[in-house]
Amino acid sequence: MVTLSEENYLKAIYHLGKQGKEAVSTNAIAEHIESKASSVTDMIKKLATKNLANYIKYQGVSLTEEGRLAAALVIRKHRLWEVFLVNKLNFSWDEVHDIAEQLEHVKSLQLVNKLDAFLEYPTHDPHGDPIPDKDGNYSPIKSINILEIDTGKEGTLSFVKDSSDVFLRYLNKNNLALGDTIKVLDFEPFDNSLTIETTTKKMIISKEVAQNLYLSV
Amino acid sequence: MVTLSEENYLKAIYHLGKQGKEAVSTNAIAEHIESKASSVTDMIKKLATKNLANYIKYQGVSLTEEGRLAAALVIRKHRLWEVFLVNKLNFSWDEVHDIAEQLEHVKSLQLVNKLDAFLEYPTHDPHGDPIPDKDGNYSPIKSINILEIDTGKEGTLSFVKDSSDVFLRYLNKNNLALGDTIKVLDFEPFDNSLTIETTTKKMIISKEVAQNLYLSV
DNA sequence: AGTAATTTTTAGTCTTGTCTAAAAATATTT
DNA sequence: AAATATTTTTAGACAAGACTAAAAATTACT
Ligand SMILES: [Mn+2]
Ligand SMILES: [Mn+2]
Ligand SMILES: [Mn+2]
Ligand SMILES: [Mn+2]
Repeated sequence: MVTLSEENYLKAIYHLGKQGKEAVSTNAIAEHIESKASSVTDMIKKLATKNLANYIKYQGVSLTEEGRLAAALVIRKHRLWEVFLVNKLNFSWDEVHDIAEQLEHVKSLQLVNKLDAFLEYPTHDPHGDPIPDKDGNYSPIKSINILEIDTGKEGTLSFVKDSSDVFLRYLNKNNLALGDTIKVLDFEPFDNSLTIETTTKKMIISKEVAQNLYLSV
Repeated sequence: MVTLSEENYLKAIYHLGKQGKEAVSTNAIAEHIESKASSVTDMIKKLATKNLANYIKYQGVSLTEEGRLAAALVIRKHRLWEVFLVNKLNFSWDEVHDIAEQLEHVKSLQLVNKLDAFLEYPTHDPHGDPIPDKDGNYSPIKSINILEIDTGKEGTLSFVKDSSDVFLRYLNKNNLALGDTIKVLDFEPFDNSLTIETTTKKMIISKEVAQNLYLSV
């Protein structure tokens, strides 16, 4: 059995080291889950004895195949629940993360799969993050950062890297949502800001904002 | 903040003493939640200091108004999730309890209320149990046990007292479901069994079964 | 290479929730 | 009313998960 706390560590390792494949430092995990390095050491030892993680003292952790699958399942649940909350319960995309953090720990494979079917097998969550399938796989994101797009070209907003409520609310306020068509009008070298145009308006976005917007072209 | 464990104790006290209004014994709680009396004593002390329970040593526990409301909220969540699982995800009524035991602890008032709306404000869960409203109230059950019904009279199956999977599967096997019209044909004094008739068949049910079937007439 | 800074681990403590065994209180019999 | 049985509480221990402070290992710098 994988406990709630273990699941959170698995997720952290998964996210920090490319799907848990590369070694992650104790400190990085501690920072990510807002705990202390000593707590992390304790837990990764536990994950290692449970064969969920590969751990060599002082050399970081990565996930075993079993650990990777367990982590992907938690992420799958998290993202499916986010879809449910937004599409079925009419939550806004900036309100769902904390609730999904709780729902992702509910244990029932039948539940996940029935939820998946009920939602008609979504491939992405409300923030554009891909939803792993039952085997933990998903097709790599093909969207590119808006700063890589040539002036004059356009694309569809399909993924936001930062899905904190602060950033999402910035997007809400400025009427930017997933699925919007965005054209890059101008790049300003002085501060790396961009002038963009949507179907309804023209606006300037800062470098910080631009770094978090990904379009599919 | 009310922890998961506290919530389970609140529910137990609520269920064992008429909505937590009358005092419940330590042993009764221990048996109900499958733990030990000493653990119960510890927890009810904690509930008392948190003003959720009224506790006098050696004299059992009841719930304060605050405790009663907290318990009702957990039960509300449990039953709403059961409705969701059966009505939306197509689970069978004998499969939902354990999953609802997990979902009932998810903390978000917004979630409960949006779920309630999504389900179109159901008044009863898949086993006929009433769903408390936001204030913890529900109209008393007006259904009566099938053994109280006069021979020749009929009613609609609207509540099953035992909602263990074993019993529910017995009902499944015999094609008895909530909403079915059932007529009482005969009462057998020797073993208290009943001969009943549904729209599709005639059958004999034991006293044990009869005690758990409630009809509205 | 040798010292300093940083990271990681260990050692020991704490909280929550649980348990067993023993003591205390209450309830039931005789 | 005393003796016995049952229930409840207390005392002490344990596991999980987290923390602080100190020690050990690694990395960075001169
Ligand atoms: Mn999220
Ligand atoms: Mn997301
Ligand atoms: Mn139930
Ligand atoms: Mn129920």
